[in-house]
Amino acid sequence: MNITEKNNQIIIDGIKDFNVTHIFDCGQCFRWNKEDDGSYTGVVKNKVINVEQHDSTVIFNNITIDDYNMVKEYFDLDTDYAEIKSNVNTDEIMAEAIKFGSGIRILNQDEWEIMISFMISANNRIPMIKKVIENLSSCFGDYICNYRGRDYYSFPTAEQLSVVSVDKIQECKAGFRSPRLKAAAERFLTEKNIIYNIKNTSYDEGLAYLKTYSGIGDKVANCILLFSMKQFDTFPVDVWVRRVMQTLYVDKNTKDVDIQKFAERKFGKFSGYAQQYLFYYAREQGIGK
DNA sequence: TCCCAGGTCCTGA
DNA sequence: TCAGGACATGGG
Repeated sequence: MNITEKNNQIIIDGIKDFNVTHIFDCGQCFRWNKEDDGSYTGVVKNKVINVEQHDSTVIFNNITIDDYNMVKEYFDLDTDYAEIKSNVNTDEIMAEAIKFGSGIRILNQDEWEIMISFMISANNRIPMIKKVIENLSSCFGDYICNYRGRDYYSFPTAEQLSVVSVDKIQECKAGFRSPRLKAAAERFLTEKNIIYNIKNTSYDEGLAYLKTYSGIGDKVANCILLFSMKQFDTFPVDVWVRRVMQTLYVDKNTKDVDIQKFAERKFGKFSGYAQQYLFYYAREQGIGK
């Protein structure tokens, strides 16, 4: 991997196991959008970043080399995905799923943003989840800049979200989840140290704590653990994963908890990665639909 | 019109 | 413990 800097961009040559479409369309993040030229633009913390890829060359636009550590952490560049794939590749189905989403990486996203984002995901569709998050950001977050003709805003902080009314949150189309979001914001203010420390605690402890929030059940808690707290031994089961598992691995009426147990026994500490390959494969191929 | 979406919560048995 | 319904919103 060779890293160079030009005017307001970081260029990485010889990158492996990295595909912008796989990364941004596999359902783990909601703030990245495809541009007409095939690149993706998104917001990370208070930066607007554009990512374009030409084979094994990836260009991060609108940031400088000072942000390289942030990019490296966010895009999980220090992790060896070849090793992950060889561990997850346990049968023909997984081989196919890995081939299909070969460039997936699990991003290291912010705990607070992921908590709120996946609370919004409950009984919702991905385009709608993205819309609600953009509404919340433009209404309550900070203006960052205009990039390629579009205005960008940071994800609202817990402070910002805690002081607005439930009605205002509902105006962002969060629906019945609105009071839960406000309550979570208020609670987060006094418990943020606990939340940011979950990545250092056990899976069981983190899961139990997260589920004490109204609006966070098993599925959402596991997504928060996987996508922002480095707990990779979890296998969140949603409608898509349920379908693909019931179609390809287990009996048709297997319950979600049992699907999760089955997968976590099968994939061990790589369960989260396996789940992402399967989710992307199932959703793009419409398996079980 | 009805059904459903990266579910969770509440209720009644 | 556990099935069943409610819940905002919008697209198909």
